[in-house]
Amino acid sequence: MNLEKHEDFFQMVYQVVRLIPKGRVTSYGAIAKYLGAARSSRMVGWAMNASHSQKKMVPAHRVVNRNGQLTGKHHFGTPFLMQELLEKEGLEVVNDKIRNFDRHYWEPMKELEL
DNA sequence: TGGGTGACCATAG
DNA sequence: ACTATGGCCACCC
Repeated sequence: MNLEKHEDFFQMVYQVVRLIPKGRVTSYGAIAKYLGAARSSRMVGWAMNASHSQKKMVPAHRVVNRNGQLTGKHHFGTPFLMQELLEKEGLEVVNDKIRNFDRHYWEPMKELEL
């Protein structure tokens, strides 16, 4: 295995996540697809797991699963921190799920126009 | 070497 | 709406 590659992959993920506008959200799979199908969405989740230790801030709360569900909430400091951050940006979260997910969905493939 | 797991996803029924 | 399954790939026993 190649640690340097892992680190590069992590940084690419963080770079994309930082481009997500305030009040918008995207999914693990969308990021994986944007970075190349070679890496699965599980790898994005793996990268996000380490995102908290980054010096540069990573808006991890703007990444949810494909259904708009806050599957990563337990990896934040407190159980409802992720939800609070999203609500602070004007999103509505009901039952760990973002309301009108498709209206706030931000797809890197499309928005970054590559 | 191999099984279990995971901040996932697409598809099928 | 739900479960089941297979694919994914790195990690940890």
